[in-house]
Amino acid sequence: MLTIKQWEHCLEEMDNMFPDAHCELVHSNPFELLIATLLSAQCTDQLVNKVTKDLFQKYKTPEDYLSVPLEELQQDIRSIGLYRNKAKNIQKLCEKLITEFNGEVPKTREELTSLPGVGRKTANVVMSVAFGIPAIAVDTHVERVTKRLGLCRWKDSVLEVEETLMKKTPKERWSKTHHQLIFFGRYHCKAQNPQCHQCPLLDLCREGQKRLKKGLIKQ
DNA sequence: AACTCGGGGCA
DNA sequence: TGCCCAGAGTT
Repeated sequence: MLTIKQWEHCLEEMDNMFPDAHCELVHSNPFELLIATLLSAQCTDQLVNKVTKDLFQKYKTPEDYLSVPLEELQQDIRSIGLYRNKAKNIQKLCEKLITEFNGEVPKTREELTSLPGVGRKTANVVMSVAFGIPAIAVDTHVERVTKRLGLCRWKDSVLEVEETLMKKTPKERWSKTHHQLIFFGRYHCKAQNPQCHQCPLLDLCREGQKRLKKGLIKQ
């Protein structure tokens, strides 16, 4: 298992590789961040950005999303996978925002996850990015990277990964850490064809060393 | 813990 | 063509 010192070294190296990773997810308000994060389930960020560009021109408030028929909203996000459920969830979510939260995006995890389509990952992203509340969102990238490096065990649950990250990472870096791991996982420590050659973390990476012994890492 | 939703991107 | 992708809800 990685020591805290080694883990801090990992974060520094990732920061060097993707210095502006944390600037990527900037949204003008919590509501847009919530919608964008909800749309991002099981599809790439580039695709979401393509859709939200027009979407946020047309829909500004929860009321706007409820002012059109479900079919119209579904068509507006049709190029994203799972669009039927996502559109349905967005309208149900907007209705709940209006009736129970005065049209505002709530700030606690319990309230956020009570919204349709919002799970722990989405809630953590909104809390940390929109409101500056320390939280670490664990998605497939974060899970894969932390397990490959050896910070977490392969059998760990998503919640256990999150707990380990919170324990080993300085609190003031929590929200930044999420985006560092996302970028590192998305562009370098990829699910397929990880760039283990030319990886600054190869020496201390559990999976990397295993691959090295097996001769799987090409020059 | 496994299954399902799903169009677009990429090999 | 076939496979995978910034997850969440249901069983």
